[in-house]
Amino acid sequence: MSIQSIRGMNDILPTQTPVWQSVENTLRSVLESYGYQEIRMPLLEATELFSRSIGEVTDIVEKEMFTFIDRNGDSLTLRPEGTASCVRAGIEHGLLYNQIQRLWYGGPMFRHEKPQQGRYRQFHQMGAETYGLAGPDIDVEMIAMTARLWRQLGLTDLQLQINSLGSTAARAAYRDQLVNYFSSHYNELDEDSQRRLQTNPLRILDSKNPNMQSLIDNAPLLLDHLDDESQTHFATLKTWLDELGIPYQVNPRLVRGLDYYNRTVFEWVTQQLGAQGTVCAGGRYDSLVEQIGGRPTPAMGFAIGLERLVLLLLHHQLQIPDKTPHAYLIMAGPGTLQQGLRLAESLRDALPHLRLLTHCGGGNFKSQFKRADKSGALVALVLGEEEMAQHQVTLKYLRQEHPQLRVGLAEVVDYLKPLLQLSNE
RNA sequence: GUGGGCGUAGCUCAGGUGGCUAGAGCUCCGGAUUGUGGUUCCGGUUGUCGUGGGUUCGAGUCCCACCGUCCACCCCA
Repeated sequence: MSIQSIRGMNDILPTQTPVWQSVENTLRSVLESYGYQEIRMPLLEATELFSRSIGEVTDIVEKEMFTFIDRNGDSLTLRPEGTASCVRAGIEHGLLYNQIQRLWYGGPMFRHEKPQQGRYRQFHQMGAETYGLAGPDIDVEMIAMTARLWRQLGLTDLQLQINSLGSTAARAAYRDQLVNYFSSHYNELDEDSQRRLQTNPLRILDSKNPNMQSLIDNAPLLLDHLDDESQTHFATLKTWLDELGIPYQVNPRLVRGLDYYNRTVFEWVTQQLGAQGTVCAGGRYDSLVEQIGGRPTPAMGFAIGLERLVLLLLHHQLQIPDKTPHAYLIMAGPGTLQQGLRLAESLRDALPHLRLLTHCGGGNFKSQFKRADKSGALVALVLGEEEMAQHQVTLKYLRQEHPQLRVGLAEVVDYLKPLLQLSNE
């Protein structure tokens, strides 16, 4: 067996890259249309950054990070998510103090999980983070922005779920109540939930075990224990979502896995990706900046799982941009190669958007035409000895009923121009 | 980390209960057609049968272990 890629780390092959490029371009243009600026962070950070921000006892930190000791003896970790790095960079470069920032980033993230549909060890996210804004207005903006993303991409079957976790203090108080409640029913908890009681009690509410449902239904509700300010914040958010005509579902069981969230949390989910239905998720994290060593700064953000988005788009067989070549240059006979390469370069000068493949590797006309056809090109440009003697090129249309014709070298451009408009960019 | 399905040619897959040099379609290459692809016809190339061990006169087939992959649990984007 020859060397293979690392488990859960996939190559994205040429047949797939057009979808990825299309998704990335769409996301970028929407983010820019809301005035968000790109920030790029390293893939590698001090391990402590993640253990302090994501939470010591979360699964991510406890067993899913790619962590190693470098040559200096420092513990480094491949980023399992983007928010912590973004906050670190913001603090480090003075981007956050007394300022308002709207940022976005993209790139690979790493988690040592067992791969399955929509979940990989190296996966890609695009995310946005905002700083210095505490009100529900920015929450609405970010949710509306994600709604626009799906519209741009042509996705119609994503559902928005929202919830409020309340203030950090209210959340902690609720957590205590929940622990008390479930502890008094300890024997009715399944094995997973008994463990969650120690690690993340809010997660018990999310259990998929049907035997747990009645117990969960009777548990105290997070929304009943919100502090007044969070309640108002959440109510306003809902009103404004209504006004923008963005449908949502309040899901009182929605808790995000990472410790730093408070108040607004949201998820966009689909039924079409099997078990990994969350395509986009985020929320407020008003205390994280301070926790990592900055001045108290309200913050809100979300991340999108690109693999899941791409899977969804493939599911829907949405139109993706065509990258097949417009023309394929066939050259045969003494001296035609030099002449042909010159012609190809001049055509690329004249038509910057032209996708022109020049034949390499020799061969007779027949084999060259075969390659031309296989490339998907719309026309074959033929430069043989006869053409060369008359300073001409033969144009043969490979995809449409159209007789082939001979044109002068200088006129080729005029015949190629219409082809550029014909193919969808 | 736990559980289940699956590993045969570049791709998609056949190969009852063990039995000769392991097959098909597609792809690829060449020819029919020495300056014309895509259709048709003819011919050709392609394999440590995931890896290692075991049972057997004999293993692609049975047993064990490992690896990979897919799906689910857990968790999460």
